[in-house]
Amino acid sequence: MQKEDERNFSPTSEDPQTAAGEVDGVNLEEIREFAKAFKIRRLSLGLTQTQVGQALSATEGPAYSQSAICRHTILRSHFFLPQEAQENTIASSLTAKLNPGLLYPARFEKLDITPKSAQKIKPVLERWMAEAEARHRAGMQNLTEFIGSEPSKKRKRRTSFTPQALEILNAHFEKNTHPSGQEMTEIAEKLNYDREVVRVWFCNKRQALKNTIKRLKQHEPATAVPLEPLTDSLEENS
Amino acid sequence: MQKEDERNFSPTSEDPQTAAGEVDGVNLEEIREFAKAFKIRRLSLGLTQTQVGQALSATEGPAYSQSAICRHTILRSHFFLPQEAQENTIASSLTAKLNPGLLYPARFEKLDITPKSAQKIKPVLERWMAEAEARHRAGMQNLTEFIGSEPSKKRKRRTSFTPQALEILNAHFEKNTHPSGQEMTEIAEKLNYDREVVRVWFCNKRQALKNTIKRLKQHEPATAVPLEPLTDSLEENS
DNA sequence: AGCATAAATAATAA
DNA sequence: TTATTATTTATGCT
Repeated sequence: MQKEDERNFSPTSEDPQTAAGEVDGVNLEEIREFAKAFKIRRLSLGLTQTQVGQALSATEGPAYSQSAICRHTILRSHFFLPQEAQENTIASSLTAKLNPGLLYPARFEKLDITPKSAQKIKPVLERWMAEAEARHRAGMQNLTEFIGSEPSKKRKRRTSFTPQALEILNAHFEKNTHPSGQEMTEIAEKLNYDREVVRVWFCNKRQALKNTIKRLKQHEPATAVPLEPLTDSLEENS
Repeated sequence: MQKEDERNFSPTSEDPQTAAGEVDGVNLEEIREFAKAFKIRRLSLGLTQTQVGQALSATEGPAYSQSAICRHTILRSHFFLPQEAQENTIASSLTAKLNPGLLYPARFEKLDITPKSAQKIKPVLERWMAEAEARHRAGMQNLTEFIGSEPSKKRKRRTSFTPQALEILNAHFEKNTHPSGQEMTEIAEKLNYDREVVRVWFCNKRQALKNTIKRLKQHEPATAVPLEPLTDSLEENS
């Protein structure tokens, strides 16, 4: 459509909006735009990557796993403008340092998926999404049927731990922030909670601790000594 | 299985698309639509509820926390059609059972926010979002500035090894699948990668080799002898 | 109304 | 393939 204007493409074209480039005859900007739009459309239907992946595997054959979707979507799933996007590309910073002037081509090739491959999968995703949207418009039943698994899984009710349970959990956490599966099972049994609930509790607890530490460090960077050991126990994962 | 008397509800409400209803002079359907659109617009800008909440608190005063956004957005954040939506409303199923014919009014009142309150906050959100979108169009800088906090905290990137690095790594691996910590440090330095990254690479490499061996053994279980030594060296992990 | 935090999702490492 | 971590969303409570 605008092939003839390509002569305008010069290394001085700093405008991020148009600094697209091509690789293997694939318009990277186009792919990027598509990925962005795809994500919005997916979210609008209230679907997860996993759901789309499963549904695609069913209708289009395997090779459309969550990872694959992610890898496509990530081409620019974060909706940043090109300038931002460049800094968040998957490509190794090493390569970027070696080829500071070849941002797009070099970085795209460093993605697990090549632009060529992306180009190939694009119509499949497009077709599928269009179909899904049509189903959605026709009624939720249709979409549900199309997807296979129900897209509206009810969220688990928020568990509320008793003070006693929390006391015990905290005691365990202080001794060990990373209890083994075995330990967690035991704790769960002792407290009569779901093992999964216990596991998540530890995840969130570690997260909370990490945040606390981070905050403390920011406020008094010079006197952070006392917390170091705990920090370490969170980092070292084995 | 509707055995209850539905006289409280409009008898002509066959079409779910228009079965909105009003409460306190507030058009619930309209609120719902707005919430849905708001979420899409928010996502399109790549903003989180938290970010919007913080930004709103700054420009409009407090009381626009993430929780509040959530509670507004959730009015129907999942974009289901009314029929579905009814079944997914936040209201307790208990209430639903008690008043099967009063779906909208009862359920909405069960939300922490009242329709009236929603109506009140709506223009504020609308105004803010319009402004945010305008900023976004004017360039990321503007939006970032408007939001205050940076919407894009960089995430650690997945390391991708260069072919050259891989060649060297593989060479080392062939000589020794279990390099000492010292050796790994040296390799990491030589290649200019994080030591940890190198360590993990060896872990995954051993794993891959193990799988390969396992597969080979399955195919020719009788002649697997030559590989035993390697397997052993993979096992002993200290 | 809003905090604290449980649950869910996406990304990454093991 | 499985675990963990990083982020986001949603909810119980008062």
